Amino acid sequence: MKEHTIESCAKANLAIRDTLDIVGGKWKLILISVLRSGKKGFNELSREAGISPRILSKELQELEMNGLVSRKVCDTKPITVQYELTEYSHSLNDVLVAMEKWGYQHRKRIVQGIE
Amino acid sequence: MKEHTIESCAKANLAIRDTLDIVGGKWKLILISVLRSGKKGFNELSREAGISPRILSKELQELEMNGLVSRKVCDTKPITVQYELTEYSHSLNDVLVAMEKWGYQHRKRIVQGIE
DNA sequence: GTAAGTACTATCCTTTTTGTAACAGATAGC
DNA sequence: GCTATCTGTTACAAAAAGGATAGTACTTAC
Repeated sequence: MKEHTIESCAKANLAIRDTLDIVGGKWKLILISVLRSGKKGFNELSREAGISPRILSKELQELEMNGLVSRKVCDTKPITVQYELTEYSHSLNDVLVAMEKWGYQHRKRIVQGIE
Repeated sequence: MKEHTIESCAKANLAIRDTLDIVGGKWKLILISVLRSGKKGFNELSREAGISPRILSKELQELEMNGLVSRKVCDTKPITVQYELTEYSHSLNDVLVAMEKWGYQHRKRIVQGIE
């Protein structure tokens, strides 16, 4: 498990690239993170994530294509749409938790370094 | 721990953003992943990661500024430079491992889905 | 002096991403 | 009819990122 053969490294690098292909970019992980607190409407997501509708629409389509987010149209007064994390998206939990922890620790480190 | 208050969610989202600020983008995590197999020279990194020298130079500077990579000039025949992960960069291990696992599983899932 | 290797930097250009603003279709309230 | 809300889309523009190609500087080898 601790061996660093050429093959195992190439495999690891490929896996990282694969992951970045799906959830890389500026918004994907942020959207998923925001959606972890529950289903959200389009404008709601736009506000909470601070993302313009144009980009949001594109990002949500890509997330949906990759099976990470589901889109449900609700038959309400003004028609509304609910975006929600899929079961499969939970497989990203480790990634998200690790990034949350790191970001939190890193910020602490930076702040302490300044003071 | 399982509460989803407004504050805890905002905190989590901020942490994700912080992490992305440091290791987001197309190359940072790939470079770190490549460097996990040991120190590398500039051209070596360029070849292994498939990144052009111009971008590589910029990315390495940013990684160095954030304390994730160290740069050592070696007094060899033709002068060489060794790039190496810092101690602090190991704090990203959980993130990298989680992403490696996910990328690997996701690829398996996709391949199976096609066959 | 010529070629080759290392580590970049500079220049130019293309692609991708992101943002802004406006607009469309549907429905409800006034 | 006018306005407002919700969900997007479209058109246009700006910015960021990325790639290709050379070129610089230094050193060793021939």
